[in-house]
Amino acid sequence: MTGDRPDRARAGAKHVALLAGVSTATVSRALNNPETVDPATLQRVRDAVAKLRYVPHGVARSLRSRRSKMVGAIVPSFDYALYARTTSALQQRLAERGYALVLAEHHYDLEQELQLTRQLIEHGVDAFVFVGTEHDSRLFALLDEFGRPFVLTWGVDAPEGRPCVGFDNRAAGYEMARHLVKLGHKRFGIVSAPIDGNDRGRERGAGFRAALAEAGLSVPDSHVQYARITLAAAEEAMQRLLAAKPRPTAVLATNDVLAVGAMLACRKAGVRIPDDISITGVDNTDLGATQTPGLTSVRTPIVEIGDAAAEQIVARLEGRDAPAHLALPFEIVLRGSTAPPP
Amino acid sequence: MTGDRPDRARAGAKHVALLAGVSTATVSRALNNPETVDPATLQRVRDAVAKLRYVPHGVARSLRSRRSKMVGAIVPSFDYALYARTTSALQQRLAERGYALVLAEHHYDLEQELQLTRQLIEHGVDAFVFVGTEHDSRLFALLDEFGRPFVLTWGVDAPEGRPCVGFDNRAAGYEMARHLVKLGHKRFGIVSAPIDGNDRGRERGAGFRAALAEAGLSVPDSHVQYARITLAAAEEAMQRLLAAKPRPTAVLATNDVLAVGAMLACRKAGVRIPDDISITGVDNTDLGATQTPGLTSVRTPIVEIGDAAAEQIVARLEGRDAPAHLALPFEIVLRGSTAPPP
DNA sequence: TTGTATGCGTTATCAC
DNA sequence: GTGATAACGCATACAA
Repeated sequence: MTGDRPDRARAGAKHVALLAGVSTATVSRALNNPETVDPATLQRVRDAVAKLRYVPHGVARSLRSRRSKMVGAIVPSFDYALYARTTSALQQRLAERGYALVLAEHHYDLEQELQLTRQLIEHGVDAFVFVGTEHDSRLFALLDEFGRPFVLTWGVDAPEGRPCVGFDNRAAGYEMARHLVKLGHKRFGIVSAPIDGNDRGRERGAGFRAALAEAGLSVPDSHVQYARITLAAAEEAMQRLLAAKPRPTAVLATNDVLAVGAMLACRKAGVRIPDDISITGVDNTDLGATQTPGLTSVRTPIVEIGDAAAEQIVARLEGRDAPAHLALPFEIVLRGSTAPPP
Repeated sequence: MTGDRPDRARAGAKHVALLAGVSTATVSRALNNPETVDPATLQRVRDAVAKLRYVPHGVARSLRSRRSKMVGAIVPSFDYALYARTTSALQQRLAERGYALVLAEHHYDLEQELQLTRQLIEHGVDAFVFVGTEHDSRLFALLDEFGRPFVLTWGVDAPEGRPCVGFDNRAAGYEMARHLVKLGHKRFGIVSAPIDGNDRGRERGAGFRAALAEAGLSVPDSHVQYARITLAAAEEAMQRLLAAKPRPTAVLATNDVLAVGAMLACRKAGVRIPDDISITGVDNTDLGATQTPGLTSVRTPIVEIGDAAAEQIVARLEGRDAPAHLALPFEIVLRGSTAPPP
């Protein structure tokens, strides 16, 4: 009999239906709209499901219902733990709601980001979470063509009013500059992540300079050094700043990894922190907090971004309306790496 | 006409076939087995694909071909950057081969691990990568029932000869103990991650004790403190060790986060490292390496595990045979946190 | 080499 | 409240 289930073959709705004495349509309803089926029938179906250890074939469901309950997250990198923690929060919130997270990294290559997005669309993901507000215009065209909702994270005020969840990176840089100016610093340096394809770093640096400009100060180009987001690269960049003359008395790094790399360079060069030079980071990671001295940094809403992104994207997938723009708070965390200039 | 493509509807193989003047079967072949189709037809199909910006419907393909080209990775947590970096490597290697990575975290709850696995099977993933060699027996039953290949990572010698990629955690603990014994230490402490559901930490601790036993030494139960893998919890655990008498002169932490937490406790208590006490970690993270003094640790094959897991799982999915057991090397990295006892 | 026809397992649309 | 049936978009056996 075709309805028979040979051992070792996966049980299907058909087998459940047979065992419960109903049709596959009722099995489907029992699983997806339990309230529309008679309690007694419902129980029979559930018993059959349990007995056969039936697991619905999500792929077939996706084909028919045109939704896969998978969300794609495309992030720059996990080498720096930051995006990993946001993704972690995102994944947990999604799993709670029955969604799976499909993950990809583009390593700061926006062309690759486009390709990965295409690949995930092909795999059937329903919606996307990206990092940053700026992307290849073809990315948005692609998302539009395939009708995939998305959220941009780690920034606010995305171009064209696109949905986003994050905080004001510019304001973070601005506040940090205010702190250093108040301490009395006059000569500044910046260790920045590469800024193409990285609006976070760019905004942080821009806010920093804006605050200095308001105070009648500035950062000469020679005092802005770029480094990939690794300790080694940051260390080299800081060596260049230490060699500059006049040497800056305060250095803003656009994130904690760069800041700690800068601290390493100072240690090796015998430059004392904060006596000779102040250093600041952004993101308030354990890496920075546990240094000697502790790194003054900006506490960014790492986990909250993931939570909120999940909340928003699921709401939109399920037809509920949700605020499409969320600006979360940040705050400066003062530690021993900043002090008045020598 | 039904063959028509109304604007804004996704192009299907049908539309490509129409435009190229072939059947959908040929479109399928052109995409999946180009060598079996006439070069001229192939070109026409490719042109049509490009013109319509056709993206195959992976979900339909999965239903028909019974493989989704998705691999699930179920890891304990991303809070500690370690598994994030392995997962990163895994994802890159998978993406290169056209596979997508579906990610979930179980937060050291093996029951949850089972549920998540079931959820991902329902979503259609073809194969799995897990962390650790020990899991709920129902997990293996589930994988077997649904015929899903898997690889266990971060350990070797998995029970029942199950496929695994990792290194010998016990040997890592053993070598670290040898280092401390050679330095002349006699009184030891352990700050360990909770060991249920965590074979890595357990093996490391066991190897450590085994080496001590060979030297006629031991660790009293009072000198073994457990802590969740956070700086704060480790700090508290270390405070308990510092209060013990006689106080240990050397402490092994089963990973770098715990070790750094222990260092924080020492700093606050005014206990000097390494003069008063030696501390060691495992994993050789930046967090440990950048402390003052630097943390002596074990360089574990973080990235290599991800690379090899991808390699093995894809090979098996594609019917090639691959070595199912891989033991990667590790090495002790000496830094300033270890010295002879006072 | 190419086309025709069927079915993958589920959900949606109808009747009943 | 429930059942029969037709898709969903593609890959594949088989025929040509």
